[in-house]
Amino acid sequence: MALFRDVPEAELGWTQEFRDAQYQLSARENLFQEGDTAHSLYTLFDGWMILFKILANGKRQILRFLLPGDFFGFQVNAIGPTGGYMHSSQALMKSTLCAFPTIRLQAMIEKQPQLAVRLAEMEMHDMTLCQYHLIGTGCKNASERIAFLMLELFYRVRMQRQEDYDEASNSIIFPPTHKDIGDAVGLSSIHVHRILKKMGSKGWIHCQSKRLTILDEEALMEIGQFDPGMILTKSLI
Amino acid sequence: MALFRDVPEAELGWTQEFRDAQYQLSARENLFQEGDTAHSLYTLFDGWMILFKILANGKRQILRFLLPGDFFGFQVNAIGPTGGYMHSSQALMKSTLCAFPTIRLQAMIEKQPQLAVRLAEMEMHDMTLCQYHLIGTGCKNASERIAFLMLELFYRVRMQRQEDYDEASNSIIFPPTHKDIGDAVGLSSIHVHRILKKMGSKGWIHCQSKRLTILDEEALMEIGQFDPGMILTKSLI
DNA sequence: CGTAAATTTGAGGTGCATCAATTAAAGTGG
DNA sequence: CCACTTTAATTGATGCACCTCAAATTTACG
Repeated sequence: MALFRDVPEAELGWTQEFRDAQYQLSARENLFQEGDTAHSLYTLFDGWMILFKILANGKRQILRFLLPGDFFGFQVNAIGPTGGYMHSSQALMKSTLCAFPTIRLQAMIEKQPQLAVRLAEMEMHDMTLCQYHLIGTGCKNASERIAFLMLELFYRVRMQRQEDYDEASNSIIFPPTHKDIGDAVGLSSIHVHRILKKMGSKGWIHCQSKRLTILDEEALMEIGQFDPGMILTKSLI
Repeated sequence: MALFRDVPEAELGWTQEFRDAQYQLSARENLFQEGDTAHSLYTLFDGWMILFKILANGKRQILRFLLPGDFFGFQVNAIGPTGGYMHSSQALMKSTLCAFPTIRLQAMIEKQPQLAVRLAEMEMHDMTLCQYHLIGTGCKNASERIAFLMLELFYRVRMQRQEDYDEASNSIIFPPTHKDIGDAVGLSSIHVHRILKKMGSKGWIHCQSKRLTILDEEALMEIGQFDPGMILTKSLI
């Protein structure tokens, strides 16, 4: 688990507990719902997930796509005014993840305070992505937002999950639907489809049957105003 | 400085240095620009500031409004792919702030690791706000976004800066222009004006000459889908 | 293999942007 | 404190990017 990268193995002492805390989710199954009390932190081992919030008007905002290796559910950020989670979580495909009780993390932080440094680093990485998404919905048009999102997810998969990346075709597994993409960047699924079609006809991408192929990375980076450097995790100390 | 809340006074040892590191900014003066190398962290003592990013197409996204007591410029989150700041900072009115060298913070974290806990807490608070803004630009219409922003800033001032809040009139100092509001919530200044006029005529708010009066908090909370609890800082341990 | 979900396409509508031009306010220097 | 200059607020007219509705087709999945 990325969070415990620098903690000595002996300090963890969870060899047995480890397997007990593994979960399996099928496609479109929810892990927790907005309002649920937060007892656990999670690391996604396998699959794709989303964190999202449903508004009173029925609209859904996807706050984060989770890829294998990603850490989430951290209490403070995740918890809203009511004391429960401020957002829901759902698997986009069959997924496996590992849970860790929040209360034990708190105890571990007191013993191993450098854990808090890792936590701050990870939180800042997420923050950077969140800001870039805000910039997208605030300032960019449909093509620009979609180009950015596709590249972001493409790079993240390629970086942290090489077995899901096919070098020959420059493609990755890509479970999000048009509706998912739209709810992430603030567009209707219909408009997402029209933009993807346009990008396909221009020979930039090929996005079909849960697979995304990047055909013209240059063009996409240009219009999406994307720089791979911005999704790299930076070190605090 | 909120960051050093729990650090023993003796550990800080900066009584003399303290005043040397104070800055004065006049209205619309920039503190740092996107791309500048990050040497310092800042706490805003007095005034209002914004953190923002200018895109290639000339549009500006305001990422954060800074009020007295707010901490910002923290390296990891602030730093983009190039190694410099990923955003610029500007004073909206005459402001005073205090700078603290990044390198010294890093040294202090190694000695006082609970500083990292505070850092993570503060980062998560900002993250929550950023997510709510993303939800706004992604899912809400003009009135809903503006109602939310006005309430957010109103509550933040009232909570952390009582001398800027006038209880008799239920109003606060409010330096942002229509353009600032628009660049924060993804609208043109012209449309912001039309919405504010509508809200004025409905007797919800009064927003003129750098002062914001909330006349119907209920109505604003309803349409903005705002809950005061969501801007409270939560504790990690 | 049957049913639900996602994609696809067209037509029509609208919320907000853009352009343009006037008035008011705020900042600046003498 | 006042003339001057700049910046912000204000208002109307026009346009378009994207949304919504609707219905057909394809794909996914138990």
